[in-house]
Amino acid sequence: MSSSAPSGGAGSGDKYQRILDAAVDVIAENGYFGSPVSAIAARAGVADGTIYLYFKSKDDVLRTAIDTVFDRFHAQVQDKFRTLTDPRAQLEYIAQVHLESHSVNRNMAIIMQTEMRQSAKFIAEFSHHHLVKYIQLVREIIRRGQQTGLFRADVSDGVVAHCMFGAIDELLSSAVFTGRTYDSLATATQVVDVLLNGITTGKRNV
Amino acid sequence: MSSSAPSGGAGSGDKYQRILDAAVDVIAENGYFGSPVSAIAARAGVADGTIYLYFKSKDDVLRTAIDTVFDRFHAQVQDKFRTLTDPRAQLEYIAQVHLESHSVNRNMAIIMQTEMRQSAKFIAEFSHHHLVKYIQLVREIIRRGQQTGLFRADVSDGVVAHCMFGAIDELLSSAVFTGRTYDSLATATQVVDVLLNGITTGKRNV
Amino acid sequence: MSSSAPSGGAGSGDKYQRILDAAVDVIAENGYFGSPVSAIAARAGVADGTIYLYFKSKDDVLRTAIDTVFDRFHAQVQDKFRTLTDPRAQLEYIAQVHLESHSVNRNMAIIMQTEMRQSAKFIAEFSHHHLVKYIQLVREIIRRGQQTGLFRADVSDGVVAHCMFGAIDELLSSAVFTGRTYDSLATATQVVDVLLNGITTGKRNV
Amino acid sequence: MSSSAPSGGAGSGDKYQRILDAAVDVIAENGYFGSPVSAIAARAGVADGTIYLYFKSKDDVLRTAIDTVFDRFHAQVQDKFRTLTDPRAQLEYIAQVHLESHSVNRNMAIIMQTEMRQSAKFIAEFSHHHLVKYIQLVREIIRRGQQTGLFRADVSDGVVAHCMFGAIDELLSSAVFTGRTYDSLATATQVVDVLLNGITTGKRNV
DNA sequence: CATGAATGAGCGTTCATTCAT
DNA sequence: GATGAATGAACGCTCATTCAT
Repeated sequence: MSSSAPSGGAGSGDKYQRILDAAVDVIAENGYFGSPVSAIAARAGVADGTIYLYFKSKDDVLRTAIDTVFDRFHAQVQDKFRTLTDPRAQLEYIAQVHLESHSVNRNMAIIMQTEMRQSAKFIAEFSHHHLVKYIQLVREIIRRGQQTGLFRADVSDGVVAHCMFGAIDELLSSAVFTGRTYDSLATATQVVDVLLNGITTGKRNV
Repeated sequence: MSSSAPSGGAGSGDKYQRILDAAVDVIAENGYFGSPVSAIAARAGVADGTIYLYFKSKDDVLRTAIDTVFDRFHAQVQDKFRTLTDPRAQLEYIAQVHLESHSVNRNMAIIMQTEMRQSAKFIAEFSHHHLVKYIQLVREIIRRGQQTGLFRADVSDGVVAHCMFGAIDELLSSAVFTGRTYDSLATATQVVDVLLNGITTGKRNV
Repeated sequence: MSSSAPSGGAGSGDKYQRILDAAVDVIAENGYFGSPVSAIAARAGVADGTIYLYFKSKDDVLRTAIDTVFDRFHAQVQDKFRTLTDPRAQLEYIAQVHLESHSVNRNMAIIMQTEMRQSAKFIAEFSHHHLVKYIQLVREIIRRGQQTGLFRADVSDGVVAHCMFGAIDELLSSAVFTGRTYDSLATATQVVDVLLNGITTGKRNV
Repeated sequence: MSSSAPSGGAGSGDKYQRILDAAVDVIAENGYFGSPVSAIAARAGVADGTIYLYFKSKDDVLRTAIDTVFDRFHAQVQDKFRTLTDPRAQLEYIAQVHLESHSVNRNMAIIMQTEMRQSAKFIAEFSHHHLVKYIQLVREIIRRGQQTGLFRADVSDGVVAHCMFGAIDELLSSAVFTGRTYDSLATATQVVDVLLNGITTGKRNV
């Protein structure tokens, strides 16, 4: 992790998290460039300078917040996949966790849909890294399904992985910006159903 | 439209478009916040102040550029659909035009993938409007396909529409960020194939 | 020169000089690090940002002010030396011009005695350059005097040059900081007299 | 002295000196304004706050360090002059000690040549006091030499004193800035030779 | 219409100093 | 005494916007 707390003390490490939370909230509301450090500090209830005791720069705060979410996501998935090995079930699990991020922390989800796609150099670079890791994860599942004959081998695993990520992300995005809510498990099931079976009528493999 | 060309004069209406083009190029290169109005003016070959004769603000320039693209897209689609009425063909056409935007104007595509997704506020107030219109378009096609029995009726048209938009947009996005290029017609065919038929092996409706 | 005026207009080029003068005055009074750009701008009667239309940075202002003085000094000396060729007379002329700088612009003289000796990287580098050029000038005069047998050859021209510069500079420095004033021609004559003839009693070459 | 050691305790009075030494080293390296108190504290191996137990302010640390050097210089000279009474020898001794300061503590010499000459205000109030004392010392020697007929009486003792101080200081300064080293005794001899005998050829008093 | 010099609010960041522990 | 986390004022600099020409 690229940031550091001044100490490991009991009641003080508190500020580190408060700053991260404040940053997510303020940035979700006003955008990265519309959020002065002073606003983040105020929301966190600390002085401006205090931010720099815990983070190297304004963008380090945002980066750290996003990194944390992705790290948790990958840890959670890795953990689950130790017992969940069916490719279809794995895809469904990923879809569900991805969609759940909305309810876990709506502001964080907003940031994922907005700031992470900014072209500002520092954001673009590390965002791309996270995305690639996610796509790799899905591609491997697809490939394994293709090898075992579960999935068609005549479509590119890359295209499918991007389709799946894009589909889920767009649903999430729409929910985030309209303020609508949904049942993430049910939606995940639907998305994966469409992905696996298509939308055309006719015989399908349930 | 929120901006106005001062007149239809010969060499002057020219500036309006030059500013828009310059803005797209400069912003695609450096991001909205990394692009001073002076840089856009320089690229357009006009004085800084001139921009304010044609647009209300820096924001207005970008907004107008984006509006224009969506207006063209919808006009183009509407025109085509007068003769192209098969839902599957219509979906394929939309996918293709969407994917083609990359080669039509790469910088504009970059902007769509990045600057259009600024802060939640901006999106809510402006960008989302365009996406909703796009989604509506697809939903109607889906619904018509469902009514004619061509598409399954047991999946939400909204979910399917978002899946399709998301899938295509993500492919486009990936191409934009990696700098890769692709055959938009072939890719469109693949995406729609996945969407229509799914990725599971078994009997399919070609 | 490392700075640029926005235009060559008549009444506007005025600001360039006003900023330089204000900077010299403010910095002489409070030191470079004790002089916010805003103070310089205020003294010059312009907005803070205006400074950056004429100079690249705060230190560019100081650098330019100092460069200008040295450029003038060398031009003046070079001009004079076309007709003044006697080494002793040349040394006396340099001493006099150097000492006169006090009355030409006291604040500039203060800056020479203070800011130019700061170790702050950007100052140190270009200050050293100017000093070296001055010393070279004197060394060459000394060397020529030694070759023609006018000056002793058993003392290093470098040591003598530094002695002369140091002696004059210290007199100037003292006058600047005590606020005392002096007759620069008379003082120059004295210094060069000491340098040429020493202070010991005994036969001297007048 | 404007600062105070908290006590004469064994391991603690130690910190006072460590802070002074650290300050000299760090400031010589990075300049006064490039040296945060935290950097000085780190170099001294104490906490930031500890500095304020021994000194009133950052400024006070530097001032104290400089004061100490001058106090030592005057004590050393005074001591020597009890047995060394010849004006020429005295001048030579002063020149030598002054020039030696380079090798005694190079970083302190750097500070004398740079940070000691801050803003006009600082100089006027603090540094100038030390220079005046030095100049007085030399003036008295010169005056005594003039009274005993050893030195010419037709040049101002003040001018000569400033010349001598300036000459030496400039040589030292040059050595500091170029990083060159020299034999301080030999150089002192040369400087005093020039001062006493001048550089013009002709009969001289050895 | 067009210009571009001028403005000044606003930004990210640093750092001397304080004070609860 | 000693610590170092916390403060917040202050800084250099940028840039969207205006307006006299």
